[in-house]
Amino acid sequence: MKNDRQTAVLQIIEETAVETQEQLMQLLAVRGFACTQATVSRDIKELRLLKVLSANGVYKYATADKA
Amino acid sequence: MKNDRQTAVLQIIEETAVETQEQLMQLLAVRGFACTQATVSRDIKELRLLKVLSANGVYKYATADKA
DNA sequence: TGTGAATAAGAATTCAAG
DNA sequence: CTTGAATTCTTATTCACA
Repeated sequence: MKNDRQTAVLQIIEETAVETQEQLMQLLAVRGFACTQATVSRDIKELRLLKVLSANGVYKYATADKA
Repeated sequence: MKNDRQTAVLQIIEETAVETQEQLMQLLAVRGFACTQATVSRDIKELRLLKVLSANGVYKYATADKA
């Protein structure tokens, strides 16, 4: 279900420095939410996630309030 | 000069809803800062700008504090 | 160090279709 | 309304060079 997957997305980016949607897709698969990059892109849009430059100079996804 | 151009970038995204680096490149050109997309990408990285989902559902660049 | 040209890499959207 | 496959679009990076 979409809602569960999006909740998982939020948990994942909290725990892990996710650099790409590909990576996020794989981490979702591990948790049992197999989907494609297109879906990840849509989830990110709906969740209004941002790709921010982290402290070590690498891009990673984050919630707006944490950016 | 890089600094002037980056200052212009900040002004531009303040005034205009810039959706892509291509668009930003063109707006910079108008102000006399001709450069390529590669340079715009680097400026955005250095300025730590974010591509956020605006109120009307369109992506646009913004500063971290405004996101 | 800063940049452009070209390319690779990444992400958004289109186009069915369930 | 949600998704995947394919595509298009966008952006980051590489590589050469001033």
